[in-house]
Amino acid sequence: MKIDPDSSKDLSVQIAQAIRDAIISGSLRVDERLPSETELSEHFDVSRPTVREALKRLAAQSLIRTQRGASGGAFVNRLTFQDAYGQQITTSTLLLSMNAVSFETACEARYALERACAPLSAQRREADHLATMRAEIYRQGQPGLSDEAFCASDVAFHRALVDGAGNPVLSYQLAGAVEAMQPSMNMITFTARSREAIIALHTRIADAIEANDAGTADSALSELQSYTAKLANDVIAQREKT
Amino acid sequence: MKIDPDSSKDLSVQIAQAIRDAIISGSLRVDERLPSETELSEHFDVSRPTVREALKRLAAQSLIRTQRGASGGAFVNRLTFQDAYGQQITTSTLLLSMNAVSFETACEARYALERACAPLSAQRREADHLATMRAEIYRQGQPGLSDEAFCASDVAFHRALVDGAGNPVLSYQLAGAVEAMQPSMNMITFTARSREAIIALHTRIADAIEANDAGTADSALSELQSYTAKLANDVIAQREKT
DNA sequence: AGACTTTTAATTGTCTTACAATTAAAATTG
DNA sequence: CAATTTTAATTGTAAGACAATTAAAAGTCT
Repeated sequence: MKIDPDSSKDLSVQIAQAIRDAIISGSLRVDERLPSETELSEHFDVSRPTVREALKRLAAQSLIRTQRGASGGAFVNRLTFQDAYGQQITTSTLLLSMNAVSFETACEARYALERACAPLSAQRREADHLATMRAEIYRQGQPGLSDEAFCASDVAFHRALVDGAGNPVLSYQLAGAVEAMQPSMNMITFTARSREAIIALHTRIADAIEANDAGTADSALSELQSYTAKLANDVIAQREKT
Repeated sequence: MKIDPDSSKDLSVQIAQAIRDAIISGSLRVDERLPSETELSEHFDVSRPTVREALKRLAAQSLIRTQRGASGGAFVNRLTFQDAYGQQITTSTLLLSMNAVSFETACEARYALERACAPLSAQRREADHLATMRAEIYRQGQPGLSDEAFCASDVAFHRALVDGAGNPVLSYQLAGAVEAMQPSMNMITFTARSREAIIALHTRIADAIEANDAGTADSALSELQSYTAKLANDVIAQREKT
């Protein structure tokens, strides 16, 4: 584990990269303890604060965790799906908000991915996935529900649909696409009538998933995509008018 | 922008979170300069090294960039698709390698997502996407190509397919799924015969995309998925025998 | 001997101070 | 006015100290 003495990059970047490489290549294994900060600073011939900056970079990516105390130190972290979800969502959300991605583009991506899950979900969904979907549909029909709460429930519904595919890698990939849409979705005002339409489509999707009917689920998702895009367009048109 | 004085978390974590929140909420805009490290340390009432650790955490997520010199400082970074790709790939690769995700699961996820792109790609692909696909197919047929190079070309082919959909959000989401498979794919030894079969399928896909024929592209991808899974299974079976 | 308490040592977290490197802007000079 | 030099602001790095935490070791009491 060495660093390039001729590099123009900051030392803490180089050290972080060296350790990251060691983790990715497997020469540092999960739960293995890294040398102490003092040892690392001697090894790389830098000061302890510099080593610490490097370690913080790695901690920010959930690559290591640190523990204080006698037998403490920095340990290689097992990246959990949960951690990865979180990072995906943060990154996706920022990416969309900072790059002026149109609602249509984000929406298309999201539904394309969801439709990829639907056939698998129709085949493998378990009772609890269906139960969650039904519960969220019920919640969406409650009067007095705020637009934010309606959106949140929408996300939960779609997550259950995706999780029904029983493929954690798919769930992880989709988490970003679905959750990152939420800020854009929150612009939309959901009238009673549009909620009704969405709930009807959700019900059709849930029914299809329950009946192992991939085709119907797909077409319902397709309609939902068009309808959502239309709602967003109306909001945009309304804004431009005023 | 404040931090909780009663929190049990490390100060640098709290400060990073406070700044992150300010960026996500939009109260710090892209390219806006943060206060200097000295000012931040006074504002949060902590030392400069602690502030620096917080800033390094944010830099690791590409949320800020720093510049030395008179009018330097830390600036809110515009998260580019390029940056996001990189993070996605690192995270996905580690996730798969650290969680003993089966080849089958990862493969299923990858092809499910790719098949979601295929119809869009068949509709919108441009000349350069087709050119890249054809070029990679040609490369894959070259004798003396190493297995790693064959895999890399395979990735490039599939990226061109995905990019053909003309949706950067989809491309970003798929980057992780496709590239993270590479380490697993590298286990596979591609014989002359298996390469031939893969190239034939790639050609069928490219032809279908060129002909705007989503259906054929989908079925070819489906076959490719089965074939890839079969190759992997053979490798695993072979290993268990010895 | 065994259970409980205290001490110790290792380690990370934080602070302080200082200096080096870099860079844009201001001041100086020809 | 252009080129050069100086200056000041800012991040990067270093060194050393102390606080907080924690597991293990040592000690103590029953």
